[in-house]
Amino acid sequence: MIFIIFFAATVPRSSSASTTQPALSKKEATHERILEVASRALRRHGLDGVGVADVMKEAGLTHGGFYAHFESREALLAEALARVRRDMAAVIARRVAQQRAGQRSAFRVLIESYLASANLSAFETACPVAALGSELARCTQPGPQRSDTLQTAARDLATDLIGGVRKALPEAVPATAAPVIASTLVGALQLARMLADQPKEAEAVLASARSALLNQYDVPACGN
Amino acid sequence: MIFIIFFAATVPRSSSASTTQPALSKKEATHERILEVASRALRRHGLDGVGVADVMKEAGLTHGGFYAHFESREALLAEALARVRRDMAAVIARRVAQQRAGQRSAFRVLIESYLASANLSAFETACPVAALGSELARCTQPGPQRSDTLQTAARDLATDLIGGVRKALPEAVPATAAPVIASTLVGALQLARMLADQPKEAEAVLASARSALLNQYDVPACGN
DNA sequence: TGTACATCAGTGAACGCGCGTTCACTGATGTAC
DNA sequence: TGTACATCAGTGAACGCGCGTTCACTGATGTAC
Repeated sequence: MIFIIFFAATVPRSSSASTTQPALSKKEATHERILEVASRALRRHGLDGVGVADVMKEAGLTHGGFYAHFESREALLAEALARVRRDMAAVIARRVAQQRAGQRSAFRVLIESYLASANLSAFETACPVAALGSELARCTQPGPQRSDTLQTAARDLATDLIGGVRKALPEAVPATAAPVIASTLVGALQLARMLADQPKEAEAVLASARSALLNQYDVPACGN
Repeated sequence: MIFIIFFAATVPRSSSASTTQPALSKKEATHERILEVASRALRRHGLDGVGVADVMKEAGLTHGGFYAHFESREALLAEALARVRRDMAAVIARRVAQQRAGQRSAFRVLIESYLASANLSAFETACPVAALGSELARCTQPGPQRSDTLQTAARDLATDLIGGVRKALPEAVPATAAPVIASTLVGALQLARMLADQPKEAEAVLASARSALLNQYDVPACGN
């Protein structure tokens, strides 16, 4: 918080000007780089798999400087999850908007991209709820892994995913269908990944989910 | 393996005879107790949350004796996952069989028990795929967390869950629907748990999944 | 413009702690004769 | 039946290592005058 206020005042001097975003100070740029690395590590290696030293190394720094950017490892997780959330919302929104380019409905675009075969191994770029679901569910429970910041992150991710699905629903589908559709997406990606050593079975899970969701919700009614 | 062969020869002497199972030697009984504790810890705390010392302590032992029972921590995880798998298969089979007692279909019994509200916090006794899905998915991927034994456990759990659902399907439903139904179950329980601090929302996820699955698959066809 | 000083961003050594693993040892149980 | 010995199941201290965290220090950048 202190950093943000501080740099908000001093930022204008530095200007890479290659984007339309406000220019970042050197420290802010480093902060972003650490977060970027952490948000990828999070999805690839899980909550417990994000190590301070590893993240700093991959960001081209030494571990000692970490605490000038984050109060603790858990603070990093919280910020990284917030970033992951933002990214997920942006991806969903983009896909929903994509419908205009083709003849496919927003719903179909969302389902087909979420359950694309390429996502079987794309932990870093595919849905964070699928990548972290069971861990995020656990940290809402009382116990040693309990954490307010993580619980909030978990709730926000779930809410956003369901909300994103809701916005992509065809008009004829009631909004109450959003949670079950989101559930199917998350579960299908996880089950398919668990079957990674049997590509045919993994593909069958994705295909089963794709066709069931599209048949039931993307065509007028009662069709086959 | 050595232990099993050895005790298979020496078992007969000890006999608690309170069950119909073959009597266990003292060491076998201890081994079982450790596994029982570990299989619960696994679902409650995750793959990374199972500590040798904690498990032994909860089993009433000191940590030093652990390696007389298991070759390593990972061997414990593998055995505990095998036990979890057996338990899950037994629970599903029991619920499918339960249909005879009431007027509810096997399918309805399975769906309603899997998505029961009580399971929101029942990590230890509810579905292990929901409890561990994202972690098990990860350990099938190349990288530091990769492990043959864990990958096998993941694949077997996914296969068993899908197979269990398949056996509970009403006759009119094609077997290809099993994967998508299993996906919905797993995803719904996880999403609902992520919303633990908003009980109404959590309940809405479960309800959405329950009614969608039952409406679509448990009534003859095209009903509402 | 130039000099002296302050602050910044990051370095790298070190600390403490937890955890998986090892091992010498102990009391209890079983076996040989 | 009784004694001596072997083996078993479990104990508890200790080791090594990784990881989160701290901190004194450094070169670079910015500021005051």
